[in-house]
Amino acid sequence: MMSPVQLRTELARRLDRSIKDIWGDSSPDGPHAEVSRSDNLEFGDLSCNTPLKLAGILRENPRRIAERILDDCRGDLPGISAVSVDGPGFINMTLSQGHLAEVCLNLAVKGLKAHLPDTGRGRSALVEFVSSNPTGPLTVGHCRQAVLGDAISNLLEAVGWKVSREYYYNDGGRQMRLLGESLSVRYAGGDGSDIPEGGYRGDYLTRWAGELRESMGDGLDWERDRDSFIGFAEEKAMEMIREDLSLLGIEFDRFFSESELIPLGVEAAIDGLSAVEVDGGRLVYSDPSSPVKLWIRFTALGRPKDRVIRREDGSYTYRMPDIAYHMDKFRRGYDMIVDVFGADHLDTSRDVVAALEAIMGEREVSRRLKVVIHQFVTLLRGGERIKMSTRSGEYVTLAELVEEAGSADVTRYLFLTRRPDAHMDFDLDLARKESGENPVYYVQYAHARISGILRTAEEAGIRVPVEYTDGLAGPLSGDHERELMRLLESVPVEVASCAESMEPHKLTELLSVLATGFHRFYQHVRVVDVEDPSGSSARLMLCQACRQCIAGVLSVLGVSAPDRM
RNA sequence: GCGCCCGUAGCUCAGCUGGAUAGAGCAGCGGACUUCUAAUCCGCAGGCCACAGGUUCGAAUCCUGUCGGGCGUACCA
Repeated sequence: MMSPVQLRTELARRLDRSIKDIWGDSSPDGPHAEVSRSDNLEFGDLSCNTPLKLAGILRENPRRIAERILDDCRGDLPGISAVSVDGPGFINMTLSQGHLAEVCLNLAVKGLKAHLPDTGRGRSALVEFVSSNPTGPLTVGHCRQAVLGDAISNLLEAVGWKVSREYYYNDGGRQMRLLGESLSVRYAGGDGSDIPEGGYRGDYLTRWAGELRESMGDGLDWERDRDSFIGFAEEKAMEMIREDLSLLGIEFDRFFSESELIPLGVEAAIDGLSAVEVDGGRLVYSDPSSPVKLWIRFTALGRPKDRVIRREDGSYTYRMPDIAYHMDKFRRGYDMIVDVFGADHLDTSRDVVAALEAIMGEREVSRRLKVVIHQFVTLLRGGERIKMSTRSGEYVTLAELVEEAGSADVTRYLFLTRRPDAHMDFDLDLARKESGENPVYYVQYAHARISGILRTAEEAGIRVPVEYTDGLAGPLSGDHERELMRLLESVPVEVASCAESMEPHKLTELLSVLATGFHRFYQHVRVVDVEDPSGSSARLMLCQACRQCIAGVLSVLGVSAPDRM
């Protein structure tokens, strides 16, 4: 049978065919039919507004257009038991009881993933996220990005992409030097006043200093042993970052450092850029003060400013390795490359994209590279905004956040209830005390409730049917049963659409609708009834289908689905 | 100054590739447990969708401007 996604595609195709049959080529550029969910039950389950869109082009009454389309294909619409023309010219369709029951049975037996389209077709995707430099623990801002990047990865996997999660970090440069020097101050027993301008003041440095003394003695000196301090700090920081990520259940396939990258391809990338000519001039030019110092003429690429990419001393500014890293990702052949960045990286990202386009062409870059930018998180504690800065040591860490929120489940879920480009206030006190009324518990509770019903049914010897039979639809003809079936039938479509647009926050919305749908059903319909085994079995199938949907979507979000609460 | 993002119910936010009466959670008020988990459900109340223009048969959704908030505007990352 057709999956819900396939059904909609097929319905749109039939409607399109009728449009073509009737008007032929008189509207060659006319819109393609689209079938979408009716948001009101009185308009059926599925709806098509194409007649309204055609009205202007064909200069004909939209209702009349809708009627002519229906006259042509009525009776030839799979899975549909009734059609009508309503309002200004919508075509509304009602899914047949049999189709709904069959989809639910399949959901119950095979699970949600079996109903998602294989849009990835095994192609490879690289998702880069977090990419925080190893200068301290991960904080709240990274937390949003970690959760978002991981959920996007899961979503892509759910529709058939082969995903690699990658973490890129800069382990060279001024920041790492400052970190090493800050460590050396603590190591030498100095108080905060000796920490250099712009250095790091977090408590963790004092802790590392102790560990460094234990393993290396106290004979190290900053001027002489810079690499030891910096190397030790980097190692410790990455260790801490991995631990923080594991608190959220996030694992990367690869941690890729700038120092690995530089010998691989930065000079080659510069050569590539140097070969590009724009507006009759070179894209890369050297500074009058030194042939080593290089600029990229970003202004010729529509960007606001030219930028230095290599300094007089031969070292690179941060944009250059970023460009080279992206060229490396393209070179590795991924079919899709996803960057998840915070808003503070937007400008850099635009420059990187512009440089890539200059080398590979706009089409290639826009086809393969997707950039997801998320806005910042403001943390509220006791009604106060918490100012955060890694360097000053004033911040709330990811670990503290998970601890205060109560669990990784709550943390992940709450971060995914906002769309990435919306600013987010995260109220710690609320997250903590809300526990009983938290949206995540609401959803998990629905899952636990269903699990309870399944246990009760098992004791009563009632099972979920394994195959579809015509008898299944009958007991499910009540309004509450149908309402739930209609909702479940739409879940694969919604998840597929979230994957297409890479918007995991819509899944939390879907889950909340799903949980409400189930709770309402539960309130009104008794599932297990020993007097009515066949009806019980049919209703049990609905519960199991619902459980599969909730668990399936939760797993995409990386949130657990408990059987008891 | 310039660029990008946001401004929807008391609070936190969905909805934004234009469509049929603007949604949810929390907070408020009123109801529902001898029955598979009341961490639930049902009802009431709450909105010039920041403001002003424009495009359209139709705008929370698209365009322009204004105001308010965030981020960026480093040879830091």
